[in-house]
Amino acid sequence: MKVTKDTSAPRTRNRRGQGGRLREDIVDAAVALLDETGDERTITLRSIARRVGIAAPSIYPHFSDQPSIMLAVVRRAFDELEAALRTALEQAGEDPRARLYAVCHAYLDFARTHPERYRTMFGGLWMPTLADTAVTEEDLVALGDSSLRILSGVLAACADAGLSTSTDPGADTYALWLGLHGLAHQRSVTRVFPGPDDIGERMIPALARLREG
Amino acid sequence: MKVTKDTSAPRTRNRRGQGGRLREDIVDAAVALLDETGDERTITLRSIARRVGIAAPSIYPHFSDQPSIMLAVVRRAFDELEAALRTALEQAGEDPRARLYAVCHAYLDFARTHPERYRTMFGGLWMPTLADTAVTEEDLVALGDSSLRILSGVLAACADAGLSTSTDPGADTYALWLGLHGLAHQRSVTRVFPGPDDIGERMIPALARLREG
DNA sequence: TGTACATCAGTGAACGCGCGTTCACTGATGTAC
DNA sequence: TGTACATCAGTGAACGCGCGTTCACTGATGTAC
Repeated sequence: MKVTKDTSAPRTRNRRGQGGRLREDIVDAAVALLDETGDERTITLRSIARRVGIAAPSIYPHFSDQPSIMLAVVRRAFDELEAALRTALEQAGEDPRARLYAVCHAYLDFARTHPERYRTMFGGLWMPTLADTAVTEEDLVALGDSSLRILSGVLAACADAGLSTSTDPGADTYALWLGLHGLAHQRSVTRVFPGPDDIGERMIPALARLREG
Repeated sequence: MKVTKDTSAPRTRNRRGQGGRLREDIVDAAVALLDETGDERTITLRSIARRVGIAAPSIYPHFSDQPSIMLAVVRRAFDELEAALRTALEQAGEDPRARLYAVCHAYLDFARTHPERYRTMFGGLWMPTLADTAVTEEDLVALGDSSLRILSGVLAACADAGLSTSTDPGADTYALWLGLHGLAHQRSVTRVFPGPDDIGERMIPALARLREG
C-alpha cells in the first residue's frame, strides 16, 4: 500500500507549555502508519515526521530512539486490548460461563479488527535488543499482564462455580491464552489457512476444561 | 548480535555448468544470517553477497528479488519441520497416543531449537505483497500442508482407536495445531513470559480430546 | 501599560550509511573443427 | 593434437533512495520589571 504524501495544511505549532502534545501526535501517526501499511517496518522517524507535519529532528525531544516509539505504540495497543476485554466483561451478565466466552471473543475480535496491531504486539520484531535502548524488561513484562489477569479471573470464576474441572486455574489460564493467541495470531498473519469458522468454539471449552452443556 | 565480516579466502568460482550451485549457497547464507541475528530484516541482498563471498549483482541470475529468497528460506525451514515430524513418527512405537505426543513434541522441539526460523516461518513478515512478486498463493498454501497432514494422521489414529473422543478430527487437528502454534510462537518470540514448563502436557490432551489415562 | 528578554517549540541543511538495482565488462572453460 | 570461439559465471563501479542523527538556528510567546 502506498502512503500518500501529506498535502494538508502545515501543522500549527503548539503553544508554549503544550509541547508535550507532539508526543501524542507522534504515537497517533505511528499507529496510523501501522494500520494503513500493515507493516511495522514502515514506521520510521522520517515517515512519522512527514505524517505529523514536522521536521524529523523534532521527534528527539520526545523519544530518544525508534524502539521507544514502538514501545509507546505497543503499549497503547495493549491498553486498548485490555479496555476491550473490560468492556466485554461489563456487558456480560453474571453467568461465569458467559463471562468467560465474552472475554475470549473480545480477545479474538480485537485481533480480527486490528490484525496489524496484534501482529506487532506479539510479533517480537519491535522488541529492542534490551542492551541498546532505554526500554527495560519490566516494561515488557507489564504489557500483557492485566489482560491475562482478566482472563484468569473469569476462568477462576468458572472453576469456583463448578463449571470448569480445572484444578490449576493459573496454568489453565495460560493454556487458554496460548490457544487464543495461536488462533488470533494465525488469522492476523494470513488468510491463507483460515480453518473452520467455529474453531474458537472448539478450543475455548477444551482449554478451559468446561463441563458439557 | 554483530555479524563479523567474512575474512576467509575468496570463494572459488563454480565450473561451467555448475552455476546452479550458487543458488544453494545463497539460501545457506540467508539461513545462517537468520540464525545468527535472529532478525529476518538482516537478510539483504548485500548481506547475503558478503556472506557467500560474491558481488551483490551475482544473485540476480538465481533470484529475481529478495522475497523470492525469503520464500526459499521459509520453504527449506518447512521441509526441515516436516522431516523432524516424520523422524519422530518413525521412532515412535505403535501406540497411537504415543505417536500423537511424539509428533507434538517434535513440533515444539523444532520451534525451541530454531526460534528464529519458526518466527520467520509464521511471522508473515517475509510474505510479499503477492502483486509485486513472482510468488503465488499456491506456494504459500503448500508450505505447511504436509506437516498438518502428519498431525491429522496421528490424531485420526487416536480417534479410530477410541483414545480420542473427537468427532471431527479435521477441525480438532487444526485446533490442536493452533494450540501448539500459540505455544511455539510465544516461546520463539520472547522468554519474558515462559509460563509453566508442563503447559504442553496440558494443552495437547485437552485439544486432542484424549480420554483420561 | 510598555518593553526587554529568556525560553520554548520547533526548523533546515547536511553527514554518512546500507540498500536494491543497472550497466558494461572480464576471464576462465568447454567445444567444434 | 592444436586452436578459435562461444558461452558461462561471475565482477566492479555507479546510480538514486530513504534512513538515523548532528548541528546551528529561528521565531513566536510568555514573563519580569
